[in-house]
Amino acid sequence: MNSVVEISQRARSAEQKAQRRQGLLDAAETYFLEVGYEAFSMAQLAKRAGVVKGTLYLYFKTREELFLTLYEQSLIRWGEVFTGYLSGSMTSKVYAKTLYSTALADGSFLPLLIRLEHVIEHNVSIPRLIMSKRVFIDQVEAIAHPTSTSLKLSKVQAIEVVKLMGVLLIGATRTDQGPSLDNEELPEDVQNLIASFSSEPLFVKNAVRLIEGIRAETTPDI
Amino acid sequence: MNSVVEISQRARSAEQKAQRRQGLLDAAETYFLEVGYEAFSMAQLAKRAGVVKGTLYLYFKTREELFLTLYEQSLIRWGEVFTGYLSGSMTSKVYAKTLYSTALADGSFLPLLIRLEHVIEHNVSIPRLIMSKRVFIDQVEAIAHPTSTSLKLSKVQAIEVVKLMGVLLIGATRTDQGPSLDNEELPEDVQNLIASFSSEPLFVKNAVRLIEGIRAETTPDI
DNA sequence: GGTTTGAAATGATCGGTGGTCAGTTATATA
DNA sequence: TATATAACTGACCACCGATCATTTCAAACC
Repeated sequence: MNSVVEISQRARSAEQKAQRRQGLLDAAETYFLEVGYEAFSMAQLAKRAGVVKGTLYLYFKTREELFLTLYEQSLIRWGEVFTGYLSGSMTSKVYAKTLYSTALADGSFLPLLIRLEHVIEHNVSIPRLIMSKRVFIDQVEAIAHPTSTSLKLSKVQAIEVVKLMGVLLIGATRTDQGPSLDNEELPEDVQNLIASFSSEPLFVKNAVRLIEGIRAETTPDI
Repeated sequence: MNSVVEISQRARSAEQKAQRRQGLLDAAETYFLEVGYEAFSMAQLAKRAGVVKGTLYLYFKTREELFLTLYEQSLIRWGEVFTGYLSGSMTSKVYAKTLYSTALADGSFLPLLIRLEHVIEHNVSIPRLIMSKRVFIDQVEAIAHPTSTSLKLSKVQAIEVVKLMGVLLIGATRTDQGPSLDNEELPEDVQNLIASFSSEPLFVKNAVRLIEGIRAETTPDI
């Protein structure tokens, strides 16, 4: 027997509906990876997913709620990959490099994270927003635990580190989100500027500074 | 005599055109401060500015180019305010607090900065983009000079600090850009989360860590 | 001072957007 | 096999950013 529940035409059971929803999300992510956030249109997604636009709105209240769901899934996915790389003991530099490379390797995570607060979270219901924040809290804790081990930090410090890495990641990878200017049509001064914002060293160097800063602040016993 | 050049109906001279352009920018900024980036529409702006939509496109090639111009003006304006507060000698903490409060006080600057690379810079011509990058370079240098004095850093270090402050500012003020959730309808765990991302201490504390990190790395003479 | 002229301003128009909803139809159940 | 239900459809809405042939005004010229 085929264990996959066929969705011949209509998803009736909760299981089928969940499956169809995930199918739409998968199509959305593939499409998103191709065209990016701004060029992403619900009509096009519907076409690619083989449904009609109205159907999308049975599964997602708004375009932004769809993206919020994609964000959550990418956050969880990245968290699993990243923590999978964490070992019992790491230098802050290796930790930072691992965090950076895994985050970038997931094509969806950063572009969605960057747009989270000022685009996606608007046009989403408050209850849905609360759900999403809880997913975030859970992920921070899930990542903080092995971080604490790897970096030999207290739990509180590890949580601070994980949150801070997010803050830095967003700031440091901004340049990557600009229009692609591979061409050498850029004058030298502008090329130098862009080079000085190269995200990998920018992130790693300052992640280390921050982690070591936190480590150095360990309060002596009263 | 009225020194203001009246624009009765049509701006003919270069001076009048510059004036009308600035008038449109002023109207745009006022409107932007009211409704934010996403709700801002060119048709509404036209109405408020007393022109027709097509006219806007005589002065700005695209919506994004208009915003890029607003961004540049806000960057320059903030830079002047901030450097005006810098004194001959400051602790890194006072420096960071001053930078933070002046940046936030300018209602336009941060919301535009946050959207710069991933929204505004797309849909702008390459030459215009190059112009804009040069404005940025100039501003970094203009701010780095008094920074170098205030924090007793080398020129190179001061430039790194200024660029880093931008990176951190964007990451640290993200939460402020989310939907306003003043209401106490939020459960405690989510309220705690939001509190833990409170941007002022987040920025100041880590700005200090980074500045002191840079200062500590002063290479000893070879 | 009347006429020419060219550019500033207009407004109708375009293709496309996110979102809605009355109506259609497949399917689980009785 | 008939019926009730809800998944799905597709036409429709208001609005968006952007375009461009046409109109209109003010400066330049004779």
